[in-house]
Amino acid sequence: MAKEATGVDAPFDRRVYAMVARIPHGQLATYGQIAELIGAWGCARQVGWALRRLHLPSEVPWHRVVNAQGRIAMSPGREGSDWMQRELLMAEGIPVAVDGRLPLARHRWHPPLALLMAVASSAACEPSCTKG
DNA sequence: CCCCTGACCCTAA
DNA sequence: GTTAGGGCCAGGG
Repeated sequence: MAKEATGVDAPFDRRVYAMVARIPHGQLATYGQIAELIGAWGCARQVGWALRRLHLPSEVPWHRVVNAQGRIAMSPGREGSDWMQRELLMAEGIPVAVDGRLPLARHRWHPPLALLMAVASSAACEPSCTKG
């Protein structure tokens, strides 16, 4: 492992997957929230790229990540992903409208304080999403 | 090396 | 409440 060049093994992608895996069952997080939690403030698009690189089916609960507007983001090249995401979310008790809108405020994930402090301490030294 | 696009976010109208 | 525009970083042609 330790291949920085290949996408899936990149450290940034790993952090994204590890943080997404921390999202509890039945709760939601936004791309910007994940980016901020891994110390990459403002790199929400890169989180989306990392999830796009993910090979499906995956153990990572990628369906719990939505955009800040509370809608399911459409992924290019994967027509069925939005439908799959909707099915997975409804299976966890989250109602999803046909247009992709969902109650983000009611199911938003509140990270533990310990995690937030760890992010704050690491973010001071870590640059951002730029590979180091 | 320049240009364009992308599973986004924020602000303004 | 919604839609439109600009900005953000990274990858591919």
